[in-house]
Amino acid sequence: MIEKTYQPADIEARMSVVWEDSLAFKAGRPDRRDAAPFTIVIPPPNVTGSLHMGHALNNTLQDILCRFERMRGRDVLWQPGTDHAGIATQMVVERQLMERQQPGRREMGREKFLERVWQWKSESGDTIINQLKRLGASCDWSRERFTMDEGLSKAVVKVFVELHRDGLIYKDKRLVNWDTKLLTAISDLEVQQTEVKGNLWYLRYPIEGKTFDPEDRSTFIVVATTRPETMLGDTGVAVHPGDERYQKLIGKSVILPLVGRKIKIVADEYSDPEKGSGAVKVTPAHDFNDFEVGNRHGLRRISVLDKEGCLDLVDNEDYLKGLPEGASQFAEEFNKVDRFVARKRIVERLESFGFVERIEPHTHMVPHGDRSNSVIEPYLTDQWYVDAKTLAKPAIAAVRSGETTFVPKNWEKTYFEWMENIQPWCISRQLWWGHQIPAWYGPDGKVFVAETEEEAISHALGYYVEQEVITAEQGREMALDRNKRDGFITRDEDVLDTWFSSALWPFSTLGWPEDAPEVKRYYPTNVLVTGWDIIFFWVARMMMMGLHFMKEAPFSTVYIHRLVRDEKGAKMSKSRGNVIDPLNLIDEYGADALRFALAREAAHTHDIKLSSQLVEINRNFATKLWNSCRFAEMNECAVPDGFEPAKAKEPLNRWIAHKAAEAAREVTEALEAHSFNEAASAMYRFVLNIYCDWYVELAKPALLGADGPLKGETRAMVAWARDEILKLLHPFMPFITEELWEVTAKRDGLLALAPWPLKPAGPTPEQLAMLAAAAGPTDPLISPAFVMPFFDHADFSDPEAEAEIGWVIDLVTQIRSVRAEMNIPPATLTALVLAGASAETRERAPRWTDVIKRMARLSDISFADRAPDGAVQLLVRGEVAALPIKGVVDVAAERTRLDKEIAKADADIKRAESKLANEKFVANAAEEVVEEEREKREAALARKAKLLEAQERLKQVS
RNA sequence: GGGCGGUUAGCUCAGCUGGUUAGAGCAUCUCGUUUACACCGAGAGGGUCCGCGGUUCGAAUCCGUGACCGCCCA
Repeated sequence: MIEKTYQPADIEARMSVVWEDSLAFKAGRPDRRDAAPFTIVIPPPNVTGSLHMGHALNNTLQDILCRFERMRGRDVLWQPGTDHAGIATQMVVERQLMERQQPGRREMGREKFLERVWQWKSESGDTIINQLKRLGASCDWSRERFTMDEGLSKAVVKVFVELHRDGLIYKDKRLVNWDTKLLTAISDLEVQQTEVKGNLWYLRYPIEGKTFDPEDRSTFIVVATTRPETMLGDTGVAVHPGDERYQKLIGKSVILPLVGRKIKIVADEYSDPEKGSGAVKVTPAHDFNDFEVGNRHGLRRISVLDKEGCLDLVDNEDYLKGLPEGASQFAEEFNKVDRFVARKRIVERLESFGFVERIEPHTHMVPHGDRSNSVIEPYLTDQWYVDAKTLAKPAIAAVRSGETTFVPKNWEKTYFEWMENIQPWCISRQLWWGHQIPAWYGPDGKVFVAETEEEAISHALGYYVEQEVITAEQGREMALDRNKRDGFITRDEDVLDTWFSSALWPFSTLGWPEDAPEVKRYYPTNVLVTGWDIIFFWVARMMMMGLHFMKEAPFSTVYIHRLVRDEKGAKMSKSRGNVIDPLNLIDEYGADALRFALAREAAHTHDIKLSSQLVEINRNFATKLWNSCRFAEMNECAVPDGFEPAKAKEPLNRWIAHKAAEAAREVTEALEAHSFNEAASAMYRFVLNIYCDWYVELAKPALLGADGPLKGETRAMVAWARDEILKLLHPFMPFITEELWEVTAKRDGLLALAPWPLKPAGPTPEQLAMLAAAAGPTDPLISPAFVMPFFDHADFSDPEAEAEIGWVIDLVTQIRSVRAEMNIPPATLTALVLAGASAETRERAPRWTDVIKRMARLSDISFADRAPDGAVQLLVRGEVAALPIKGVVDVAAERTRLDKEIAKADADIKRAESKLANEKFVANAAEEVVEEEREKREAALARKAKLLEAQERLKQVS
């Protein structure tokens, strides 16, 4: 029994349990042993996060594909899991400590702090998994992984060690993006350039050997800068080699104001003569471009800031080197002053000596950390890097060759653009939460990279014995006795960028580096579904790592979807307060409604503007479906054993069979092309506009009528079509369809595992060969459709049924329209006279008398040679249908209506004729297009003739 | 500055490799309780397909150009 009202919450809670208990989503089910695998790895959400609208869209799309392919007989693995999200999670826990006024991370120490993070993970780590389940995600939950679990950590270490061995990971001292708040390096991608209103300061640097005079321009050179405080670290001034103004100065030196350092004027193309004064100060230790300039000219790098972004001058040997007397006094005065305070004070000091020429307001881009939102400092440190340039090559080639394709294809351009200009990837982070870098340092700082500490120590001891730092005897002792080597080597404190471990996700989750059968079976994966915002962060890096370690690209298709925005199109953000919580929508309208809304909006080009109203509309659709199933139930509709829709006799039933097959084809093709919106819209239209509006209505007389073949077949077909709908809708609306599947008939199994209406066109020869090679004993009885070439392209097409039902629909529609137009109240039943009907119509009409009377509010249907006088005359598929409505018809109004119709017919005739009169059209256009045009003309001419006749008769009345 | 996307009904959007009478939902208006469903049904109105030029027998669709909006990278 179907409940009277559709209550998503009840159904969804129950179905989650049913699916869970039945292990329906488990990969490698025995009955699918011989089926082709279909794999998707989930973009792992942050373990301590909670479901937002982006997740809802992303996972809905993945689930649609997984459920679709599962029904098509594939062995589906949707690999779930979560990401440890280094910085984000560490920040959350640190904030929590602060709020609770507990000791901070540094006071706690690394070990204690990490314990604390794990504890937080265990408390809140299930939240998002449970939320994904509420959305209906059909992941194989038994395989859930976490980027920091044992297996994945092993993969991380192995990858690090191997890349290091191959020279693809190395340590380097260069400028990094330094977050002075989080006290860690971050990668280029984690830096957001934000427009900031600042100033351009024009500073006067006195030329060596001349007495500085603010009034005398020959005694100084003007440099423009947005960051005056970094001048303390200047080691050069650059001018453009072609800049005539400065030709004479190239090679000379200036004396750095306040500091007294003598620095050179160099010629470098980096300096833009159009910008500022055309001369720039060069601070290699605090600016990425200056770093390059410095390299080209052998300039010193002097770092004048500390980790927190304060001036670091006292005891700074680099800074103090070569400075005149009195420099230390200045150093002490400014030491440990914050960079922004220092900016102000240094400018003041420069001004007081006349070193500031002028100050211009200047808007420019300033780098900010995407997590801390503090200003990022280019900072000179030792960090670990991945040689991304080398790894990118195969990753570029794989997309070029089509081994991996992006959908939509335009994203490939973005991908290439970035990959071809890729910079070394800084992977070390000065954090605690993450995979600690497997590198150890000996007493002299030499690095030993190894998978374990044991291995590292053995390398180290071997090395130092050879170098005669320790004796062979000492080496042996230390190898045997842990206590003796305590402190001999120390591990690198840093951890890896979170994205380092996510880059391995498509194979690490399958069990790599162990020799797991899943790796062989499910790698490479089929589709990756993700938003465009993480193409660089994640997709590109998975491509690099996958190709390097597995020799195959990790996925054949990358489907990029758009972002979900609020109803006005603004990006959802906490600060804007416009965040829509998907769980609230699920609570109110059901997960199915939310999913269907997202699927229908998931077109390629636009971001999705989501409103609760949108979800409501789709909830209404679900209710409609629900009620249509109740209708079938009330009429005792059921599919008898052995029922074959193709053998239906009744035109109506043949018609719906055809329409259902057509819908199945549309949905299938759309899903194969990842056109989620088309697939969902096709179902929306089929269910509402075909099944509910017409089929069910037209079937009513048969269902309510006397028992017999007509009623029997109709009952069977109503149920059959309903089942087709449930199957086709299942990927989109899994809960309601599974529920209805269960309660509407006795079933062999879950809908989630039921066969898809349209069978795949059979395996390709390659797939057959692959399956044969995979061998293993196969039981033909349990072989899924996939293995047996099975071409099911039957569409039950039946032009006669199409014509007949089409006629009924047109007739009813037109009568309704004219009745509404003429304000005939529904209570007034009118008669219908089919005038001069063809033999076909005379034969057809009696079969539909009941239906037409019901739907068009008629009292009677009769035939006549010609329409009665004073009747409203409609043209239905070329024949006259007259409604004699004495006294009701407003003759003038009817005349106007006919005039309008005639004008329309005239326009059609004219359009067709002008085309046909065009010789070029007839000569160039495709034959069927020309033929179509001829038919249009004929039809319009016939229509006009009938309308003129009708008008003639109307004249006789008046 | 380089690149990408968009501009179609009041609103949100479909419209694919040129040929449709340019569609849908919402909103608006009219009508309605007929054996599923008011979370419903029937009907109606509503368009310079951003502008200009070109290709073509034919352009919302292809090309060029301009305007405006959004995003990414410097």
